[in-house]
This record gives sequence, structure tokens and C-alpha cells, in this order.
Amino acid sequence: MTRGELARQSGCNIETIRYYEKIHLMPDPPRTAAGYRIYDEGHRRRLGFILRGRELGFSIEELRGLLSLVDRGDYTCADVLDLTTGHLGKVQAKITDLQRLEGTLATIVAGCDGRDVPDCPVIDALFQHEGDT
Amino acid sequence: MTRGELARQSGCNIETIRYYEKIHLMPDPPRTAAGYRIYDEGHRRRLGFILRGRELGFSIEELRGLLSLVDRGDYTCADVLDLTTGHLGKVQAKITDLQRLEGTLATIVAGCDGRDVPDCPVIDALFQHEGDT
DNA sequence: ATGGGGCCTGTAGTAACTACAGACTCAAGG
DNA sequence: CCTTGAGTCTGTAGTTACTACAGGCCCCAT
Repeated sequence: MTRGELARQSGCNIETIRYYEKIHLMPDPPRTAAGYRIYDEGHRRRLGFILRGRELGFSIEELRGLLSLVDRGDYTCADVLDLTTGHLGKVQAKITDLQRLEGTLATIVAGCDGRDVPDCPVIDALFQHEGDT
Repeated sequence: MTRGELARQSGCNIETIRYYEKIHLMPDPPRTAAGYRIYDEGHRRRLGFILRGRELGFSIEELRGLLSLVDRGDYTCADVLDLTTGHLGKVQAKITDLQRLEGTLATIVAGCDGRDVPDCPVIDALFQHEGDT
């Protein structure tokens, strides 16, 4: 399989594959005499793992941790659960942050009637500090 | 006011101020004979606006838009509301995304008993495609 | 005059890609 | 056999919003 084929099959940008090799998240594949990369089913599977992990919001470093467990082959549920619940916690924290943000923004927007008049309370709110939103 | 004083008063990293000047979000301040930047109340106010905007999740480019309205001086509520509701929409979209993510992750984690045994369903889930979480 | 802070500049690093330019290779058609 | 167009190769630069130096000035107090 060439790089282009792997990209098409996995739905990954072709340059991203090269990037994952550069940072050693994917192994250097064997080459043809002319220097073309050749991939097999194992590469496809690993790339699928990475892409799925990225979809789930894992960082590259988190995936590196997960993959090193897989590579060693002797991982346990406990190891994996650790990394995964840690990530879930971060996602939940981000949701909470954004919800607080949403509330603040909604309050600010609600103060604005949106008519075609000069001087807007949204601008005033931005000139205010954290205090009275 | 020196750069250090402005940083302390605004709670901003001192290097960030220089960065905002470089990207022309803050104006180049006047200098002493020795080349030291001198800031006044106007600078403090503008920096406050920017920092508050960043806290509210506006991007630099969104703030540039907002500030250009303020700078022109003839902005209307309608202009401002446009930019702000656009931003609010993005925040809400991001929350929705993350909540879907959280659900998927929680389902995956629930499939794992976390005991000290090899072979984990979380890993299996990561090797699976989007389909069956 | 000397010491320790503060300030100056330019540059590089962060996360995770993405997008070229310029050169090379491969397969198909004439 | 030659050409042509698509695919691949490499290295490098750009994206976002900062942050962190290094090496050199400057200012004030002792």
C-alpha cells in the first residue's frame, strides 16, 4: 500500500501520515528501491488507532502513552483506565469552563438590543473587569 | 508607567504586552530617550479590554474586529452583536462537541473493570471505528 | 563605582498539523 | 521508445497565542 492509498483508506490527510512518522508515533515503513513508502495491514491498524484516539480528544502524548502500553503488549486494564479517566476528566473540566463562559457571554449579549444605534453595552462590558457581567 | 508596571497592574505576562504590540493589537507606545516604553491610562484600558475579551474566549482576530469598531468610534449595537453572537455560537458548538465526546468516552470507560488484568476493552474500542462505541 | 534589578532586542519553542516548491518516479497511451 | 500526467519524495514555512530565553543596556541606591 502506498502512502496515498493508506491516506484514502483511513481518511487521513496524506501529510499527517508523514508527520506521525516524523514524531515516531508511526514506525518508519519499508521502502521500494525508488524510496516509496510501503504500508501493510499493521500500519493501517495502528493509524486507525491513532485517528480514533484523536477523534476522542486524546493528545499525541496521551496516545504515545497508550501505544507504548500496547507495544509492550503486557498492559492491564488498570493502566489503560488510568490514562483514559484522566483524559475524561480533562474533557469534563473543559466543558465546565465553556459552560461558565457561555453563561457570561449570554448575559452580556442579553444586555444588547442589537438595534442600529451607537454605543453598545457589550463594549462596555468588555471594558469592565470580571466583576459585574 | 513602564512595561513591568503595566503587566503587574493588568495581571498580564510582560512578554504578552510586547507580543500584542508586535501584532498591532496594542499601539507602539512612546519611548524614553533610552528606549524604554511608556504607557498611560489609555494603554491600560485597551489592554484590559483585550485581556477580558480573551477570558471570554474571543480570538485575537475577533478582538481585532471589535477593537477596530471601537477605534473608528462609530460602531453600533448591531455591529457588535453580530460579532458577539457569532462567537457565542462557536462556544456553544464546542460545548456540544465536547459533550458528545464525553458520552462516548464514558461509555468506553464503563466497559472496563479497571482490574489488574491484561487485555482491556478500552484498547479494543480504540481499534474499532466510530461505529460501535 | 558597583551591584542588582529592570528593560531592550531577536529568536526559538509550544501542539498538531497543513501546504507548499522543486525534484523524482511510475504507468499508460501514441 | 517517448511523453505526459499523476503520484511520491524531501525540506521548509505557516497556522494560534503566546512564553521563555540569551546577551546586552540602563537606572538607582549604596
